[in-house]
Amino acid sequence: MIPRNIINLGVFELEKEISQAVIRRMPRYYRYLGELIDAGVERISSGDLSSRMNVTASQIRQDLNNFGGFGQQGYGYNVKYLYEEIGKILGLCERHSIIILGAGNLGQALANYVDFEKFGFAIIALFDVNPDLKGTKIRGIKIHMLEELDEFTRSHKVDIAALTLPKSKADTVASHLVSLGITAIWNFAHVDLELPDKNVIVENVHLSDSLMQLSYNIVKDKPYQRF
Amino acid sequence: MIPRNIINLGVFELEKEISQAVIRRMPRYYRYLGELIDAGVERISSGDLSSRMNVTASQIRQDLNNFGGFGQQGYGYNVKYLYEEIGKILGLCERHSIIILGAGNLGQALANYVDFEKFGFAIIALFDVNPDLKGTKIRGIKIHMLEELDEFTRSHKVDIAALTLPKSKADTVASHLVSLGITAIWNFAHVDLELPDKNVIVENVHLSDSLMQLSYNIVKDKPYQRF
DNA sequence: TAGATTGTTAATCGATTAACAATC
DNA sequence: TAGATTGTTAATCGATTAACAATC
Repeated sequence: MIPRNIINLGVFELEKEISQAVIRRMPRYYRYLGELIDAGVERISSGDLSSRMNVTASQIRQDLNNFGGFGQQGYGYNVKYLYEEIGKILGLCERHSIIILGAGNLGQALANYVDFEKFGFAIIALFDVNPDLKGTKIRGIKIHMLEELDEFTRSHKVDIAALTLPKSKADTVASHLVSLGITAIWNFAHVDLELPDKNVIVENVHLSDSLMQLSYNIVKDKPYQRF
Repeated sequence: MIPRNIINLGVFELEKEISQAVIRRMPRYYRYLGELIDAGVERISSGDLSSRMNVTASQIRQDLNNFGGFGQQGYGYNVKYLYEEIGKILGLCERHSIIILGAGNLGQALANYVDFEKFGFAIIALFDVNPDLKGTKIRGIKIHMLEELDEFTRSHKVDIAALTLPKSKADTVASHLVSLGITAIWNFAHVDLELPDKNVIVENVHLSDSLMQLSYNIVKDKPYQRF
């Protein structure tokens, strides 16, 4: 039983903070390995994987070795084993319950997204202020009124709160969630949350930012009038 | 009239490829500057902005100076001017038309998202294979059948195609879009697209990857059974 | 054993931060 | 002018790539 970012160096255990650059790539490895399993591939070398994924073999080996030696010299990696180990590293073997704050289009879209369950994420409730939605269900998941939130968090274990509400309400709701003991927020609101507790984990999905990046890449070579 | 990633060095013009790390930060600057405008702030120094944004003042100045000198010694930056210049850099002054492929929950959520218009992005049509949706409108935007796509692209200028469809269909549709002359894809499908043309600009929004990153940060300090 | 491929160290490259002269 | 703050160069830090000994 060792924490997943502690590398055992014989007698010593050295805690290493793994860079977010590495973490960002792990789900992608996981995805490709899943596809290899579906394709019936049993083993793969870092070289093979690197040409499929357009990254260097060096990077793959370095990334994986942050967490341990999962391969075997002269053989490569067992696809299924590596897939499972990355799953464990990413916490996909544990069940994570999610509540969605804001049952608008995006909130409902997330609630309808079945694939999350495959990875251990279960959406257990939505919340909104719109009384028309009261009692409505999305794929069997109930939409509650926001005032029921406190009671709900007392009676249910909530691991993640997804924020799919207007940015004007995001900060207030987020702070309230933190006061209720929520420690992880998946933020779709178009703001950087300002939270009372620095230990809360926030993962942002800023769709407008993403679209602007796309836009930049479209226009970058076109001339523009600066002055 | 100079391309936005060309720095004028007196006699010479040196084309510089600006790193994606910088580009990723530009929309965030833009967002904060927008908030400053709303708050009535007229000028700001890199130092002030850095403490608000939790980045170093050095980084802000370096980032901006990739595109030009927008500030003034002893004064700082004019908020409104800088906001507008970053908008130009990101291509937000030009109109970008978007079509959405896949009118499921996520596609409809995007179509309903009004804020994109503020930045010059206009969603002009959705496409789906589900005949029940034929002729339906989302916020006045018509849902077409997929077989009308070719005709539509011939009669309309399409700058961006958003892919909000199952991953099984993503590659086929994407390749077809490229063959129709689409050069920019905003991909929400849970795959890395394999496109015939390497010049096509792809911006990925992999929600599962994002959720897995969040999950990693939740579980990273917990022990786990590796073997 | 010979060949293949890892795990890991060393070298390189790029991005971030610090420092400061230029200048408003 | 004095103070403030930029633009930019130099120093540092971290991430990526290359190389190769270890080993299956």
